[in-house]
Amino acid sequence: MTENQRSGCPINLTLEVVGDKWSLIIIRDIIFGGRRHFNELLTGSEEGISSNILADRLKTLLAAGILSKQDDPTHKQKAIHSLTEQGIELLPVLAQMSSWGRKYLPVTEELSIRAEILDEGGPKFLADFMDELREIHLGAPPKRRKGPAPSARLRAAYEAVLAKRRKILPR
Amino acid sequence: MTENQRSGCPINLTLEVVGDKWSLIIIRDIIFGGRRHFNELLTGSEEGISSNILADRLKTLLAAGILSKQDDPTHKQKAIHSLTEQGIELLPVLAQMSSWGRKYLPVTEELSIRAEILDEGGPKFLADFMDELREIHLGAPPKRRKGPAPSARLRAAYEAVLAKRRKILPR
DNA sequence: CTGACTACTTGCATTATGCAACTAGTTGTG
DNA sequence: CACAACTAGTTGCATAATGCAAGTAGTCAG
Repeated sequence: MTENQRSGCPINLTLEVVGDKWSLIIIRDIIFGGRRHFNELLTGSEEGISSNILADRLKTLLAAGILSKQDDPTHKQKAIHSLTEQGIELLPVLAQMSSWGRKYLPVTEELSIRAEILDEGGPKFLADFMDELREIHLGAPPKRRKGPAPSARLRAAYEAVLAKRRKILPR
Repeated sequence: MTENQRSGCPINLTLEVVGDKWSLIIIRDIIFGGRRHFNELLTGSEEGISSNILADRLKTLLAAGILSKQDDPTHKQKAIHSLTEQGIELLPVLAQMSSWGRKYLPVTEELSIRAEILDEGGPKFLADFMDELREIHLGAPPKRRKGPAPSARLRAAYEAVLAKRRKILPR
């Protein structure tokens, strides 16, 4: 474990922490998928991370202060992974990547609906979503909200696309 | 060259294109460092990319439509690398990473001054900078601007930090 | 008490990255 | 014209990262 840092540039340092193919996928699944346990992260997403990589990345993200880990009181072997404030503030990065990917890459409809909601909601929606994440992950006091929570809005939009799809392509 | 795509999620697809330790460093150097030639990209930055990786990434970014390449009329062996609109629109992603890195990672002052300007300038500065990049890389007609160009403002701020540093630590 | 589930680890194959040296052609200098 | 320096790479080889399948020790529900 040698201490080799390439430079003190903020973009470079950020890339050294999350600049790989999996770290931000994990953060994405925690933020948008509500996953908190190892197994949920392992089996929940389409990309299919392998268990050794997941274990390694969780360790790295923990060490970097992006995640925290606590025992699940309901099960002695389960651990609950939470975002720290630092982790929650990766949401704008994800949102920008999401927006760019949606615009320029061959995304599928059901998976890009979240990108659409994020785009349309703008900074206000992003801020509301981060507040909700602070409630969920940091135990912050709930804020007054008009209408459904941001996560619920994302989920509802996703379900709507799936429902539409089932009508068009039944079974 | 097998066609293996992990998923149609915009975040995932974006990571498949620029989710490595070098691609965004190259884009950063083109955007903020004004580098256009192979050698400038090779030797210009602190991180020290090696020539085979640089060649490979330029090829990938070209294929992805993020960069374009044209002959340099002044030198038969030089090629000029330009950003496409798609590449220019990676600026908001870089800006978010920059902002996050500046807030949470051990950045150096002279390299984080750009992050500070970007943060303070907000979306307006970003939009202006993207317009300037369109002029430089796409030959877009110049827009009316009050005050110095965004790139000039960034450069000036960087020089100012360097000058201050030289006073404190002479020689 | 058994079978499924928990969060991992281990071993091995494949792929990506990093380093140094090399190359074919080009250009500026004397 | 001769030559050194510069152009954008390539090549070969070592090391590091990733991916896959299988295994593990402890836990829990029926």
